[in-house]
Amino acid sequence: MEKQDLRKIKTRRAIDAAFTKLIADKGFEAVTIKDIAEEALINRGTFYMHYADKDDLLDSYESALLEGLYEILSRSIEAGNQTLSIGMPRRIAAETFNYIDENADKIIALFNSQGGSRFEYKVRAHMLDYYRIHSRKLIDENRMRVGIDHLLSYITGAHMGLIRNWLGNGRRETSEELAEILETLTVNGPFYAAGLID
Amino acid sequence: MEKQDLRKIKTRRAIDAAFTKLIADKGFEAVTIKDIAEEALINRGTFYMHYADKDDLLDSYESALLEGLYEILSRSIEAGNQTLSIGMPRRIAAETFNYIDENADKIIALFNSQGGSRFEYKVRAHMLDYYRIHSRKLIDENRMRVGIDHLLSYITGAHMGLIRNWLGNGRRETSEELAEILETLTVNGPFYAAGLID
DNA sequence: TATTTAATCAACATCACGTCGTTTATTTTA
DNA sequence: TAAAATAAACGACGTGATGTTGATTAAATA
Repeated sequence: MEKQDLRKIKTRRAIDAAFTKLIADKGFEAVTIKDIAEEALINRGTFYMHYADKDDLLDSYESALLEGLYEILSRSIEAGNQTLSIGMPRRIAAETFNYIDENADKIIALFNSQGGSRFEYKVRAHMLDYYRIHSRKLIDENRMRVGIDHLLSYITGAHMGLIRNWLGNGRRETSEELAEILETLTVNGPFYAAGLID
Repeated sequence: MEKQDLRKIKTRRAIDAAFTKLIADKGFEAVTIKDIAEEALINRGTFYMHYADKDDLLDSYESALLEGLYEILSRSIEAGNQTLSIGMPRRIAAETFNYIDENADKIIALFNSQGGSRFEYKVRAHMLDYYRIHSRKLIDENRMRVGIDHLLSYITGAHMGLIRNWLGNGRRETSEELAEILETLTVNGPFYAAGLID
């Protein structure tokens, strides 16, 4: 890691803080560079010394968070043994939820940027990739009752929905509780979880 | 229905066509009023005689499509008997998918407006409302194994994911086939659908 | 302390926005 | 068919955000 000028670090932090606040207030689209500069107490021109534009700034946010997610997944996979133990997905889920919880302010800001968010899209794509790769090891294609794409898009969407709800409701459950809920829904299915079948 | 000036109809159609094309090309956010005017071969000022701004135009799109969805749901519910017949949700799903299929060009344009889309957000909210109301009739709260919010957000996200995937892959399955897939996944659960349990 | 380097400041051209008043063309109605 | 109504075109305007540039000031590093 290279040595960084203190001023650089300071303004970068100021920009980040301002951006997080503003994006939470009025959504990504509505935030202007001028807003950020004013909130961060820097000159507008200074912004352009650090980021090319608004999207570039958002990219840096997203990249950092996605990298964090990647790291958790690879760590979890290395730690667990490679065969499908019933507890493994649940442990991975719990660790992921922990990470989300720790970075909740930024993630919520990104999620809520004017309704649907492009960050959510990227996270979903990330999850989809991950599941696509690892499902090969676990699933026997001949035994599948629906196509792999249908399965993965269903699961991915479901998980995103659960997380979105969790974030939107103040994260009342612990990561472990949420992981258990997710397991019930995914392993036994929504109908079972609803008590409609036994 | 009031008599409409032909000129009014004509330019409205031109705006709509231009908008659909442009939104598919570069996404909602990137489209400017100037773009629309040029594509529609109208004066820029004329646009403002019909819509207040870009969002207003998008709203009109969304409203029309959402109204269509509402109609299907209410029609389906009236037609079927009120008790939970096992075939009813599947029939409703198939009819919904039919509607989506018929309006696919517009819906795809709205879904793909720069990654995550606000239209998707509205559709999800619409689904959530619907499920919340009708789940009360079907589900015995005492028998539930997860909270209602978790269940509904999971299901809603899952359905959206499946539909998104279907739209993104050229709608290879018929509405009936997709409804069957959805049923398998939701009633028996993703693990069963993946062949991991029997 | 001297030298780099970041940040400030002011100014600039560009572009999309939304609005307005006027003129032209088309549709409706009387 | 002529007159009245209305939609669209046209051109111009002020506004506000954008991204850039050059000169100056301030701070950090070696």
